[in-house]
Amino acid sequence: MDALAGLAQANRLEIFRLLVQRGPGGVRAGEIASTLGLAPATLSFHLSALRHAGLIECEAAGRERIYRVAFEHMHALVDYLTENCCGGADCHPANQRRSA
Amino acid sequence: MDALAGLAQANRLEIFRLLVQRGPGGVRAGEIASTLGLAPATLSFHLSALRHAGLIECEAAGRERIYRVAFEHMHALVDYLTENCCGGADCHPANQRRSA
DNA sequence: ATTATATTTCGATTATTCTGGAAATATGGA
DNA sequence: TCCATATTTCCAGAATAATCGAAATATAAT
Repeated sequence: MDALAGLAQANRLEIFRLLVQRGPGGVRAGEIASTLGLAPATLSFHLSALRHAGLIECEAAGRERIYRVAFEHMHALVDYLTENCCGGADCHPANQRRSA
Repeated sequence: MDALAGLAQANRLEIFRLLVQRGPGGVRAGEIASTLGLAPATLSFHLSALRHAGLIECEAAGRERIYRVAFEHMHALVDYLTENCCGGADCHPANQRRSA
């Protein structure tokens, strides 16, 4: 639920998608701010929300901080949404698409 | 983004998950209200949000209304989250899990 | 037609979240 | 040490969202 709330805000969703697209290398906070045009305090607020939601991780590198997606958690979220779909039985065909 | 905002609220997430678990048969508004203990006006507010987000659909049946998950849209949302992951290249292993 | 049931809309209040300036913290370089 | 840069925390105001009583709407039953 925190994860969904994390992504429910336009700025946070943009941050998250930027990080998803950049992959494991991550992105510096400052670069996120300039890319998305956010004030430092505002960015920090949202990064904090995403971090508490478990959706992103942070690594210190000197005086910079590098943020990246927590990929495992991202997939857990995706699975959560379809959990116990249709009570497990006689499931709608569309829901078979992803079964492992 | 509307879809994520739709699921970002505790009551709405519970509604959605109830509908996911019940599957294509759907659930009457009144039953949702009594199951989750929501006032009629509050439930209606949230159902409306979920409907505008495209996450659920509504079918009239006499004076009752039956809500069900919009399964196609649910899957589109799930795909959206991982779209263009890692810029398409040198993707983190965890993201291969679901590739069709 | 009248009454009962199911649900939505309206409206006002309350609660929560977002925003960004300014100050604080932390690191690096001269 | 002193100054510059990167980021966060603090705080207060602004914006948005949630809640629910009451009224409205729609259908069904008698």
